[in-house]
Parts: sequence; structure tokens; C-alpha cells
Amino acid sequence: MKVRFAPSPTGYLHIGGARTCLFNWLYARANKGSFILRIEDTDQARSKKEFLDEILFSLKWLGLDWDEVHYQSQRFEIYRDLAQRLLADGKAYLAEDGSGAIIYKMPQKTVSVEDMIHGSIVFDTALIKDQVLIKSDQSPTYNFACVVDDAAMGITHIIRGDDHISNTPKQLVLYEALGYSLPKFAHIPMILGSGGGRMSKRAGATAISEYRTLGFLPQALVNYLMLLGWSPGNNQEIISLKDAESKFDICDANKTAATFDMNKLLWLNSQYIKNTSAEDLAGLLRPFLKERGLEDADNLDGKSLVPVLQLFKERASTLAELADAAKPFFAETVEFDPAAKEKFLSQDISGPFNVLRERFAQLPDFHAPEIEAAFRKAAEDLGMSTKQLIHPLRVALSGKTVGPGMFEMIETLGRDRTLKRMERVILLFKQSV
RNA sequence: GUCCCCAUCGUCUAGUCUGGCCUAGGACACGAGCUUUUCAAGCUUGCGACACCGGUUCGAAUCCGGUUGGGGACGCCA
Repeated sequence: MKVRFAPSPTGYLHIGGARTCLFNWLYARANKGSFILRIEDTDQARSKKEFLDEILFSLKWLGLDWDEVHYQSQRFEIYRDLAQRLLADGKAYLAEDGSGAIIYKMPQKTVSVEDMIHGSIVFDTALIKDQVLIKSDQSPTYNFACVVDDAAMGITHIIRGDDHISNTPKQLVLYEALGYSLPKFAHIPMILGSGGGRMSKRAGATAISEYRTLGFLPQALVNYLMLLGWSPGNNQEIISLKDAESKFDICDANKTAATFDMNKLLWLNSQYIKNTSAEDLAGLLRPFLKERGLEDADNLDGKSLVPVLQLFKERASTLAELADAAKPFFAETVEFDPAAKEKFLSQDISGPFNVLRERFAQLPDFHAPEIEAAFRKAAEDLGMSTKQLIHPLRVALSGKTVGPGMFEMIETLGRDRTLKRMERVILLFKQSV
């Protein structure tokens, strides 16, 4: 058994295409068949190398590998010869305008397809007009090249989007005209944007590569895509590509169009981040830190990155978020969130900070439990509640009002940076007086 | 306009093929509570759906017909 994914390099790989590819891939792997990639680059004007590169890159990133790859632009001879044959057989004719186009004469009949997902679908070809096979520029049309290639490449199952149902009768008659045996068809539902119609930019129809930039893990994205129109059963939500290989069957795919939901994708991504080791996360995070202006991100070793990620990975839903949270730990100076500064650092806190700074400086052992003990003792001695002191301290150290446990954070920050950042705030008040 | 596809919580879905186990299960989101120095996470919990109308049947989310609603296709784009 053999399936294919046939993207056209006239645009980036998007959610819908990736899902179609995923279902083909899974079906092939589940049935020990082969999966081929066919680049439908017949439109010379609109096909772009940059799109092709993005598609190939994104597919690899998602973990969807292929057994063969073919380019339709290299097969024009084949299409022309076959069109000539139909011409000779009297099944097609030359365009009357003298443009050189070859047009298939649509027979008037009833054709039907036994779709693996929809069951029997019947069409009346009398309602379909004659179809161009070869355009005047001698390039083949989609429906023609598609049939020729699917037959030539031995495709046994065609899994594609619902939107191709109406192309099916056009292709069915071509299979017959060319004397090819029919493959099986499975039309999977489309993915709708949150507005209800086709996915648009606003509705999350960004390129797959964009999701990478946004800080999604490929495993999470693939997992989400699987859940759109298919379910592994047993109320399972988290499922790997490997696990799905043994459970997937295209016959179990849904008929209903699914609406893309960023919230669930975000949730899945957070689950995957939580379940990824801080060591692995460190490698993934470097480009994100660099992008955030951390020049020497590449030189950050795991030893300094790992404890910080340990602190934040439970609470981030994207790598971008994780990088935002981790950055203050490596930046030279803390960037204060204006609202946070206003709320907790507008009143002179330098007195208590001086005391606290001194206690921290003298701690023999700079670990969370000791830090916490020293902190609580200092607060008590100062006659302040822990809350009164902890919030300004958090802002002084991280610039933010939210974050992980204070004392673990201080330990991870280390004594040097902790003291330096406290001194900076103390100085802030000295200067303003 | 013509043809085609689809119809379970706001969203993704289980259940539909093989009617009874469904006063319809799970997840996301949302609300409440617990926990907590904060925000998350986690745990507990609440809200919430078989589009409608007819039929078949002892019995229908499940089968049939219609209505309505949504989506798609009607290119010398793919």
C-alpha cells in the first residue's frame, strides 16, 4: 500500500496541509506501506523555491519523513504523451482557439466513488464541463497530472481534504479513459478557522514554520493535528507519533470539519514542555534567548541554563514564554515591568533591603532553605510581614510580579546577582533623594 | 445559482456502522474551592450538547425522510 502527500510550492505549509500529510503518513506507517512526497510545481509562475524549502523543512521538523520525492515539473513529457494518446483515441480535442490546449471531452454519465470515510458519493458528469488537460503553455492541469501520477506511482490510497470531493468525478473519468485501475479514496474534513470559514491569518492559518518561531514543540503540534478529526479512543489526549502508528486507521477519521483552537494547542504545548527535560529544553531555548537580545546565548552552558528552566518549565506554554521568563537570569540588568515597579518599588524600601542584603551576604550556605530562614528572620526583626518584603524583592530581582517560588529563584539566581540587583534598587532610592 | 459534503457541550471529541449498557463520557476554555509569598501548575468541583420536524420501533444521539444551519466545489490555480 502506498500513499502520497502532494503539496504545491505556491505557498507555505499550513495547518490543513500538515494534517493531510500527517494522516497519510500515519496510514502508511500503520500499514507498513510507503509514503511519498510529490511536489506539484506545474504552475511555473507561482511556484517558488522559498515555499518549497519551507514545506520540506516544516515536514522534517514535524517528524514526517518520506520514502520518495517526485517533482511534477520534471514529468511534463509524460503528461503530454498521455494527452496525445487521449487525443488520438478521440477522447480529447484541441482547443478551437488555436492556443494548443488539449481538452478532455467529458462523457455524460453517472459516476460514483466508495469513499472510505463518507461511503458512496454519486456524481452526474453531465453537470461538469469539458476539462483542460494540457494548457496552452503545454503544462498539465492539476486534475490530469494528479491522475497520471497517482497511477504511475502506484498510489493505492488517496487521502486528501474534503475540498477535493468535487474534483473526484473529474478524475474518475480520466482513470477510466486512460485505462487505469482505481485507487481507494478517503476525504478527510477540512480545518476551519475560528470564524467558521476557511482558515485565515487571523484564524491561525500561519505557516507551520511560524508555529516553530512562536515556540511550539513539533510533537505538540503533531499531537494537536492528530486530534483534529481523529481520536485514539479511551479518552486519550496526549499521544505521540509512535503511539499513533499502532492505533491509526483512516476509516476512523471524522466526517465533520474541525475548528482550529489555539487554546488547546497551547495547553498541549505546555504539557509537552512540562514533560521535556530541562537539558533538552536548554538546547531548544538558545535561539529564543538569542532572539531576545541575549548575544551570548550560544555560549550559555547547560549548567547555568538547566536550573533556571527547571524553575520555569512547569509554568510556560511556549518556548517563547520560557525564554521571556528565563532571560532575566542571564541579562546584565533587570528590566523592570513598569506596572510592577510602580506598585512595589515606588516607596523607599532601601532600609529593609540593606538589612536583608547584609543577611544574605553573610549566609554560609546559599540554598533555598537557608535563604528562606534568613529572609523570615529579617522580616520579623524588621517588623514587616513577609508579603511586604517579598513582593518588592521579587520585582527587584526579576522585574516582574509573578514567577516561581521566591527562595528557589534566589538560589538559582545565585548570591552575586541577588546582591547586585538588591544594591541597584537601594541605589535607586539614594539617587532620588 | 447548480452540484457535493457535514450536523453531540462555546471548541476538539467518545458513543452512531452492529438501536436498549447514554438521566450522553473525556479534554480545552470558563466559574468556584483547596494549595501558595505572587502567577502558574496540580487536585476537587461546577457550568455545559444529541439543530429542528416527521417517520420506523416496545425502545433512537444512534436507522429513514424532510427542514434549517454550516462548509466546500464549480479556473488554461492546485
